[in-house]
Amino acid sequence: MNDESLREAGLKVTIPRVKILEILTANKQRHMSAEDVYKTLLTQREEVSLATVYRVLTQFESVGIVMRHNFEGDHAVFELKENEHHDHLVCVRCGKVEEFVDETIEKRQQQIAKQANFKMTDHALNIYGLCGTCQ
Amino acid sequence: MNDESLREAGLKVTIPRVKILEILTANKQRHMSAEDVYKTLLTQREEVSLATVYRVLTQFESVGIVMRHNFEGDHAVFELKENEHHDHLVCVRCGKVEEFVDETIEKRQQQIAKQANFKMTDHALNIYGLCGTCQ
DNA sequence: AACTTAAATGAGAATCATTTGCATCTGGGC
DNA sequence: GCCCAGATGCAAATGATTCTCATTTAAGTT
Ligand SMILES: [Mn+2]
Ligand SMILES: [Mn+2]
Ligand SMILES: [Zn+2]
Ligand SMILES: [Zn+2]
Repeated sequence: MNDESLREAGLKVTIPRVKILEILTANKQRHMSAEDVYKTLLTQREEVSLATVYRVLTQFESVGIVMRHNFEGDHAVFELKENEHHDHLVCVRCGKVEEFVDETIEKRQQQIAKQANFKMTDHALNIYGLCGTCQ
Repeated sequence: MNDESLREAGLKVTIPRVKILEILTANKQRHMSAEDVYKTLLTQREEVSLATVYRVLTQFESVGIVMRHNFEGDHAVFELKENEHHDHLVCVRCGKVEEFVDETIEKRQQQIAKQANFKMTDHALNIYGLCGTCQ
């Protein structure tokens, strides 16, 4: 969540990385696309190129700082990984995303993976539907 | 699974649609990308453009003949929807996909959606990991 | 079987998100 | 301050998917 996490990950502490980390931290409740992060940088008069935003987010993902999601097929969204694991409810109309954790499901997944002889590294459960407002 | 399903869906019975339906039927066990379908058409000397493959697959999806998945962010894959609902185990190394259904999880999902006041229209549970061969 | 027309298709251009090549810049160790 | 691997900006390249538009075709109607 700060310069230290960058050093620990073996990444130089550069302006773009620090700024992007700040933005993600200030938006923990959201799921931001590269474009979202880029626009936020612009409003802060930060001179960071979109290409760098993509590069940094990808690096953050590979060192475990963020998690990438492909809720909709056309663009990825990211969120800080410090939050404990959780799954998502996605409104197919307004795009709203709610998070949840269900122990019963978590356990069953492990059993299913073991049964199929898969060594589970990750999983993603997305429930799509209409949120209260959109129904 | 045949011309009748096209008519029922209100779609004209055209060569491209029939051929694509045949290919999907002959590959029920797989999950095919638009490109996969297109290449298969080529090996059969069928003159169908890639644009049409995309159009047809999208139409098939909207009338419920196929289901679209976004396992990996960069391209979608499709499978006939006649098969009953199921979720997926995806090998992150070789791409192998296994299917499964778990009633416990299905039920919990409904409860979770109801609890969050979402009207669930669909859901996707993907368990990622290493398959037996790849471990 | 020929006539009619809305729907379907092919070919290629256009989009859009994401990636890359390359010249230039900079963080951090000495 | 010096050095250089790693980082960045910019623009061009990619790759999947969509769109435009001229041409063709399925299928209902004489
Ligand atoms: Mn989340
Ligand atoms: Mn499947
Ligand atoms: Zn909504
Ligand atoms: Zn495998």
